[in-house]
Amino acid sequence: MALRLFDTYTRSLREFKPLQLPEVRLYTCGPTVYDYAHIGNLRTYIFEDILRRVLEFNNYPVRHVMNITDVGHLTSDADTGEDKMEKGSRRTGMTAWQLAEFYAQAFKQDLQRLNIQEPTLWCKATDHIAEQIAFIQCIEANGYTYRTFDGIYFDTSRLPNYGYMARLNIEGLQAGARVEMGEKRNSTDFALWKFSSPGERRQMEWSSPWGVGFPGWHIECSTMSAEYLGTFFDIHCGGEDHIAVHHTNEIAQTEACHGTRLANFWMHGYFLQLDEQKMAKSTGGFLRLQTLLDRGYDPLAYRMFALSAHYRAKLNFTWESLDGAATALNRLRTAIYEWGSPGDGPAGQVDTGYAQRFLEQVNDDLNMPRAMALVWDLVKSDLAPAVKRATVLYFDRVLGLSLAEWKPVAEALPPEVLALVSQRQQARKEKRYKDADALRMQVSAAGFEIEDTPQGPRVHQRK
RNA sequence: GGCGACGUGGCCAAGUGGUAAGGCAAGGGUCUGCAAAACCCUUAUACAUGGGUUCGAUUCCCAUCGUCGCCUCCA
Repeated sequence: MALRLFDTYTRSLREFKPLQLPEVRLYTCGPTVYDYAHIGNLRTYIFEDILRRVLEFNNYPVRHVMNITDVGHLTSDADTGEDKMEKGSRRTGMTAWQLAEFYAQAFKQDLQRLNIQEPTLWCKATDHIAEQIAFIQCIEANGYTYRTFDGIYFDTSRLPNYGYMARLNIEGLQAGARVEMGEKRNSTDFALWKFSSPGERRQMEWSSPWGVGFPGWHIECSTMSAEYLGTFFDIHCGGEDHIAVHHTNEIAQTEACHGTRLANFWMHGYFLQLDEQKMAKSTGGFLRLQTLLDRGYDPLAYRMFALSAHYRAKLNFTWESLDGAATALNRLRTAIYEWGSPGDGPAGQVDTGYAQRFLEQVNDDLNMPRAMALVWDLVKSDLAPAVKRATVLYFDRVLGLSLAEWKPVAEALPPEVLALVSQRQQARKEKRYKDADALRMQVSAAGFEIEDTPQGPRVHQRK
């Protein structure tokens, strides 16, 4: 079963073939670390994680590089825009460098909680300033740059193919007249190097052949991907919002310097929406993974939720649907746990029929909704429990739900709750059911639920 | 203004030129002192609207309405 992936560049499904084994080379655009990631951001990283796992499921070793954008960029294209890192620095009292480190760590913690595999290599923009300068010099030597009062710009009119991937209608963009031009020659031109403003004291600035300043946003990805993966590698990923600007400009830079379109496949994850709206701080809806945890959700319930939609379709977040994912995940975990109980005989073999169908679904442009439907089909099948268990755990290499590790946890209970529970047991034993019910109410008021099982009462914190 | 996407039962969401996966919710049952959990069963005249093409459209085309995204830092 061939692996087929949707390539934004050609706007078509293409069979994936590695350019150069032994490794598949994958670059995924990472976060700008001036604030926490929200669950919309994280949806894209889950998509990329699934992609990587599917590649590995197809027995391709993957060299995966992710950048961390820790250089401050302007909040708008206008010269007056504020720098996000500098702004964040003022907001938090940390230096820009501390700020970057802090949010990078928070980001990595989110990935870990979601079972997202770490990239083979992390790279930071500020660790590659010299390389970025060299890259800009390469573009400059080939005649694609010009200088304005505030920076070195890329002249997009020199590139006949500019904007191909995004299918940009350049004239239409100009008709919009919503772009601050400054001294730019074309509305689509963008900064390669920005000068520090006269008199401004930036925390992050470097000297360059053109003057003191900092690199433009797009250059870091072209530079670092070339550095670690070569100038034409297998797959480059990011969010759908990157198609029109960021990735378009990465391609332009790389074409200007190396003559390649950077990656053989361009793949984009679509947005999570909150009440049919884009999730962004500016519109008020900003849910962090931690927000979900604070509400008592398992982080993997969010991963389960993300698996319910295709990566190339918008996904609408509601608490009701997250509840559904959480319930479904727990049912799946419980089933698998019970299939693995001692006394079920020898470890099962993976069922080849289901394995084949699963491969077909994930290889069909990562159709996780279909793959999950197959999982439920398997769960309800008549196969031996040990076989079901082995098969689902085999699928979990792609799903990443840590199904093998899960087991019911005994929660630590406050002593007073414990006392109430044991009093209730006593009351039940003596058939004083009214008292027992009253005690249940008290426990409930303390935020805990009692479940009576043949092994005795099980108490857990109410979500 | 330009470009693009989407509109499937209460919620989330697949999919196909021959009337539609899956999960959750809901209803009933088993179990339970009562519950919960679990398990079993069941349900719903669900494919935005109006045209067109076709033997036949939810699936193709056009229009309308609605929603959303990108064009500016953005997953």
